Parts: sequence; C-alpha cells; structure tokens
Amino acid sequence: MDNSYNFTELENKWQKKWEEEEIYKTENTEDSEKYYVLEMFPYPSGDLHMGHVRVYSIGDVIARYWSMKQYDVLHPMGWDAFGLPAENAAIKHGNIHPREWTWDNISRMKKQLKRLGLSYDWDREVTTADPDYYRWTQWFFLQMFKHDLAYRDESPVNWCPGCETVLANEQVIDNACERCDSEVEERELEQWFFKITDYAERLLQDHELLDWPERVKEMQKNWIGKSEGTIINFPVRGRNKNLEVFTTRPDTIYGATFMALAPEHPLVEELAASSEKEEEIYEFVERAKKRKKEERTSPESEKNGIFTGSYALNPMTGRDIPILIADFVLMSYGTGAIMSVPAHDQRDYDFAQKYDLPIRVVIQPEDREEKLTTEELDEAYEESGVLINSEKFNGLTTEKAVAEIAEEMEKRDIGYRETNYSLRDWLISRQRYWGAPIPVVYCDKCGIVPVPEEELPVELPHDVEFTPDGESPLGKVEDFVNTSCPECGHPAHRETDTMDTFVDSSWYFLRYIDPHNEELPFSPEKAEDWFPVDQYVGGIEHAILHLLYARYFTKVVYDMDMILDSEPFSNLLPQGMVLKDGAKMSKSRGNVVDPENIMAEYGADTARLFILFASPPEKDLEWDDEGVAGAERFLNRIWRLVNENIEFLNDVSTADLEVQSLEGPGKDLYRKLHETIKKVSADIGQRQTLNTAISAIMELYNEVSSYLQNTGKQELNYPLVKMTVKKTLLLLAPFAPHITEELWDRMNQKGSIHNQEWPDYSEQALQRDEVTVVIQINGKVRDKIQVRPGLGEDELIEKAKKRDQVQKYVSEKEIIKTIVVPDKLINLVVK
RNA sequence: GCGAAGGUGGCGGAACUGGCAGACGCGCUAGAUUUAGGAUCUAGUGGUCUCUACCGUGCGGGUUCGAAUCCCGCCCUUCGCACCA
Repeated sequence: MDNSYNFTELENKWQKKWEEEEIYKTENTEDSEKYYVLEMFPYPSGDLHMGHVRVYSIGDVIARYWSMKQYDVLHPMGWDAFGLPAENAAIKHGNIHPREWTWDNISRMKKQLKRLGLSYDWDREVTTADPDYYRWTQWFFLQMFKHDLAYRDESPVNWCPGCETVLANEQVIDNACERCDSEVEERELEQWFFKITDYAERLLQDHELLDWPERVKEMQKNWIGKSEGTIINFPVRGRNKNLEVFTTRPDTIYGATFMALAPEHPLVEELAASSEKEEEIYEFVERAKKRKKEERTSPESEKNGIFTGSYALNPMTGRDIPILIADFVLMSYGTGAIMSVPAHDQRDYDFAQKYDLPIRVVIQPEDREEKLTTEELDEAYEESGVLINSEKFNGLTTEKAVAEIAEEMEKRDIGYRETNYSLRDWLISRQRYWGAPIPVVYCDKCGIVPVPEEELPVELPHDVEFTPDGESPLGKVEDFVNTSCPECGHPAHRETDTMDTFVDSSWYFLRYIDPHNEELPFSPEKAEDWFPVDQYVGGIEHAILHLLYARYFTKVVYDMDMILDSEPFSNLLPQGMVLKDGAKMSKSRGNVVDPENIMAEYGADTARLFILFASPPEKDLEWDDEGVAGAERFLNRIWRLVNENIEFLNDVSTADLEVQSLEGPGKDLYRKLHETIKKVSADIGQRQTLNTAISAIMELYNEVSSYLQNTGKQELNYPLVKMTVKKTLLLLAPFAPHITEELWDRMNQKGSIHNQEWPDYSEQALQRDEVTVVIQINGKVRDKIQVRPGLGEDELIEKAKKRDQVQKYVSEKEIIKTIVVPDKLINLVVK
C-alpha cells in the first residue's frame, strides 16, 4: 500500500464528476430553510493569490456545512470586472483590449478556482463588465436619478493625477489615491454624485441590526462622523447679513471672542473688498489654498490667520467680535465658519496666543470656589464644568447649559439645533473608459435627460482610444457622443464619464439571486426567498468603501419596495491576511507563494486544510511550508486508515453496532466520536473557528488509530470502527472535499458524500462512566481521582482525604474550608 | 492625542461559563523499520531541579478557596480615526 495518494488524478476525477452531475446546483425546496453564503467576488487580475485561497476556502466550508445540514444553500461566484487595471494593462501592452484582457483573466481565474474544488453554482456567475449586468447598474442609476438621489454638481473634488480621474472621498487615504498612491489634487469640476448623506442616520442606526465585528462598525461610525450641535447666526456689523457657524458647545458662547472663516468661505471676498488690506487678504487666501491639504489638516501644523477688518455681533452679549480668516477652518465641515472660544478650545487658544486675541473664561471646574481667570490658564480648559461670566446662565453645568442656551437661541431665532455628519456625498463619475457609462443625455433644450429604461444598456463602444489624458476617453468617440434627445428628438450628446466600479459591486449580491432575469435586476419574489446574505466573508480593507456603499444601495432598494430587509449582510467575517516571513506577500518583497505551485505540489485538499488549520479565520496567517507538509501527512493518514482496513470496512455493517453493550476503549472511542461531532458542528456553525474544528477531527483520528493499534483482533469492534470512520469522513468533507469523496466511494457508500446529512451527536453518548476529579490543596493540584459522575460532596471529600498525596499535606493541619465543584474539583484549604 | 483589538513554549495556536495552562499541528530528541530517506510508525518534548517539588500566560498590584480568564495602574504590538468646531 502506498503511503500517499495521487491527489492530482483524484481531484480531477471528482471535479469533473461533480460538474457533470451538477451537485452544487442551487436548490430551493419548499420546506427547507435557506442559507446564503457569499465571499467578496474578486477583481479578475488574472492570477489567484493566497488571500483568495483563504477567503474562498472559508466560505466553502461554511457553505458545505449548511448544505449538509439540509439547508438550501446559495453559494455563488462572479467577477468585479470593471476597473483601471484592465485599461492600464491595455495601455502597457499596446495591442490588447481591456475587454479581451478581462475575459482572458476571468477564464484563467475560473480554472484556478475550480481546481480548489469550491462548491459554487456556476450557473449564477455574474460579470459586472457584461452588458447584461451593467445594464442593470445603469437601471439603478436611473432609479437613483428618479428618486433625487443622483445629482450633478460642481464642487471641489479629488483628482488623482496617476489614474487621471476623480475619486470619491472614501478612495482617498491620507491625501493619496487608494489605488496608485499618487498625491491627490483638488479640482473644481462638475460631477455626478449619489446622495448617501440622506442615509447617514440610518446607516449609523442600523449597525444595531448587524452581527458584525465591533471594529468594522466603529470604522464606519467614525467615517460617518455624526455630531450634534447648534447652528448660531452672528450678524455681521454694517451689513444686512448673518454669519452662520456650527458648534457643539453653545454653552461657551459668552466666551466667543472672535470668528474664523475658512479661506474658501463665500463671505471672504465680500469682506476683503471693503478692507484696506484687500491685497494682503487675497495673498493670504491664495497661500492657504495652496498649502497641501495634508499639512492644513494636521493637528501639529502651524495655524495661520488674518483679520478681515470686519466685525460680527455676538448675539447673546451684543458685543463686537472680529472676523478673521484662518487656515485651520475647513470649508467641508459644518458651515465653513466657527465661533472661536480660546479659553475652552485648544486650537482657538493657540491661535489667540499667536495673534494676541482676547481670551475670556466662561467655564470652570465644578469644585472651584473663586473665579477662574484668564491669567491662570496656560492651555484651554476643554472639560465640562459650570458656567461663569455668562449672565443668567451662570452656575449651570455644561450639560444643562448646552440644552438651555440652544433652547433660548431657538426661542429668540438666533440659532437652531442641528446634527452634522462628516460623511460627504458619493462622487461616482470617472473619467475613464472601462466602466459602466452613465446613462444620461445632455440636450441644449431639455437639459439633463436620463436615457429611457427601455434603451438600456448604453453600451460601452469597443474601439476607443483610452490612453488617459484627463479627458474621458468616450468623449472622443463621435458615434457614441452624438445622439438625439430622448425627449425632444433634437441632436444631443451623451455623458462620457463612466461609473465608479464600487457602484457595480454595491448590488451584485442581489443579482446572484436571479442572475438571468431580463425584465428586472432581480425579482422581488426570489429576493424574498434568498435575501439577505446570511454570511459574508471578505477582507477588512473594504470596511468602509464597499461595505458602506452596499449598505446604502440596499437601503435605497428597500425604499423602492423591492426587498424586505434593509441590510444586505447579516453576518460579516473579515478574514485576516496571508503573510510570509511576517509580511504581506508582494512581488517587490519576493515572498509570494503561488497557489498554482502549491496545488501542483500538494493538491487542493492539503492547501485548503492547511490554510484553515493554521489560524482562526479572522487572524493573520503565516504561510509555513512545513505546516503544509503536516496537513498533507494528516490526509495521508486518513487515506491509509480507510485503505488499509478496506476489507472489513466493506464487510461489516454499522447496523450491527450495539451501542448499549459498549465498554472500555470501545465506549471511549464512541464517546469521543460524539464529542467531536458536537465540537466540529459548533466550531463551524456558531464559533467560526475552523482551526479548532480541524484539531478536533485530528484528535478523533488519533483515537481511532490507537484503538486499532492497541486492541486485539478478537476484541475489535468492527462496526464501531466503521461507524467512526464514516463519520470522520463526513466531518472532514467540508474541508477536504476530494479525498473524502474518494474514500466514501471506496467504502461503497451511495451517492456523493457532499449530499449526505451532517452527523448528529447524542447526549447519551457523551455521558461518562467515570470522571476525573482534581484534588487541590490550597489551590494547588496535588492529586486526581476517578469517580462515578454525580457522586455526592461528602463522599467525594471522604475519598479525597484517604489519598496518600492528600494525607501528606493534610495530616498535621487543620482543614478550614472545602470547596467542591461536582464532577470536577475539590479544593481543601488547610492551615 | 482618541478609539478598538491583541501580548500564552523554539514556532502557528488551544483553553468556549473563574476550576488540571500549553489541546492540535510544526519543529526538535531518541528508537523501530528501511538499500536509503526530507517516507512511515513508537516514545518524549514549557523552564528550573537537591526527584518532588518550585517557577511559569507582557510588567506591577488587587479581588477570590482558586485568575491566561475579573478589577486597577503601566509597557509593548497591530489596526482605525485625528485641526470635525
């Protein structure tokens, strides 16, 4: 008998057979519950990497488990196929079209995925770059437009000079492009936006409904950036105008000693025009605008300002306060203007010191007797306390004052309470070729006209010069641009920008539900059967981008009454990275492990088993060649366990197993089997610690193996071994689908192992005849005794006291306390 | 600076409800088998040691009969946020 098995031959054989017999076709039966397992679909870069192997293996185990639990499982796969790399590759290689490049990559990656033996229903494959798909992406755009959620606006936007396109705020990390790392510039452009800000509150509130890791919710919460405060109107002196500011601390209004405008604030020009130092002010504003955003928004950087020459009126005190322009004030947050309270805000304090502006204390610690003075401060007092120097509000606590002052302002029509979010609307226009065209026509007469639904898709023309030059490539295709207005029929031109690829991936999980529907993106009836996704698996890098956009889209679709749930992913499992030598795999580091090589050398089952065993799914995983060899050894042992005993495994029947008469090692083995079933089920189904599930199966193998070794041929309980082996294979099937299928077949079992029912455990089988009770003296383990379970406390203590080990410690001392945990532990406290 | 997660043998990790720390695997040591092995099997493997005990889960304290697990303080690592008014 060979020590190892020919995995290549065997894996090919079963993959072919599974495909022929369509064993992974999605079923929707009346009386079964559904389970929708989804892993984030890949960008078809052309090559599978270890990160892919990890996510898809995790998802596959979960899908196979629920399927064996007799759920109707939806487990689909597709391609996030639009995007820049296709264009860049085409530019680089000169003669290959993005479409060709993408489709070639898809077919290559599909082969690689199939080689992993994943249980996908490929009939539901979805490709976002396919007109049959993006037609519906465009359809959603039109719905957004209809519901006033898509709008065109001119505003300062992020421009990536590397990618030669604009980016959404979410795609800018530390002022650099998320894709290519180029430093992002600000440009004033007219672009399409989705109104995600309308949904800010719901996106925040509905976190409650989600079984997601706290840190992911926290990241989204930070991004949305809710803060509750008050908008206050400061009249500008000598003008019939108000200066609006947003503050979370209206209680400090009596301490506001100056106003600060963002350099981009619309009032700047007007105020400057009437100042003697007009030139100087413009110079300052220009300088501030040129200052890098990064520099301007870092807490450490120097704050600069200039006086406008104008004054505002503090609406509570009636006092004049100067209006300045300050580069630390951001136009993009609040109203772009602030009231500055140097005594109680560190930034304002630093600024006031630098420009010699008055500082007025209005809050002091509650326990303080005499008044806190400006002279005593060497930094801002930002904590809460009680109000002073605030007229009728003196003595109120911060908390009360915030409410009462806001109320008073509302009454006197000076201000009103408002909630601010730092979330901005989602900029979806891209000046690139390889994306879904935005389905809009511009007509001189009718203005912006959406393309009628029945004319979708607006197809992406094939022959395009797409070398980026900052202009949309589609703009150079006359056949595409020139069209007629859908409303008046006059000549008109098409929108030439394409949509952000995150739009494509914001609804793909809905298309899987009904991928061939030609009337609608999906039918609401089918969505009722399958939506939402029960388990979503994917990388944490999408914590904000994709996951937030997908949630937003889902809420919009929910508001359109097409689905019954307003959240797409009930459960989220963000898997960790695959590392090599302690670092992320990368070509430049030269530490890349190629899945193709691993599969060729060890086979898919081994690769899957190792990657799932080495670490719990959420943690980073260190790739270890020796560890892979260990996984292979284990599968070889299983192989031999069946093949070396194949004769009796085929001869005996598990029906002959008499559970009642089991005793000794046989009974122990039987109990271990049931313990393992219990543990593996919980580890996959509830805890999602696939590594410990595999450990448990290994332990079970070790038990069978030593039972076989240590029991004489006469005493061996053959039906018991057969039962154990069969169930071991069933437990292992989700992890190593090929080898278990082959061995199942060799044991002459009917049907695919993957269509079998997941084994159940019996409570009775878990019962022990004897339990080990630990005896501690003063909390230290000194002895152990075997007793029957449920033995009374007194008897246990009696037994324990008789032990030599115990006598040694107890004989000349006094027992002052005994603690008994039945069936587990006795602790004797002696003095 | 704020927030979150984490720190356990030589390594990856386990300990799920406060109750035997180190399951399972890798590596290592010895032996068996073999022409040979980087194959397979068996046994051992936290440290110290006066050989039956002591020490041991980042560090220091506390609660408890009993702490990797709970509480307080500190250190370190990773991630996220950060002039958000």
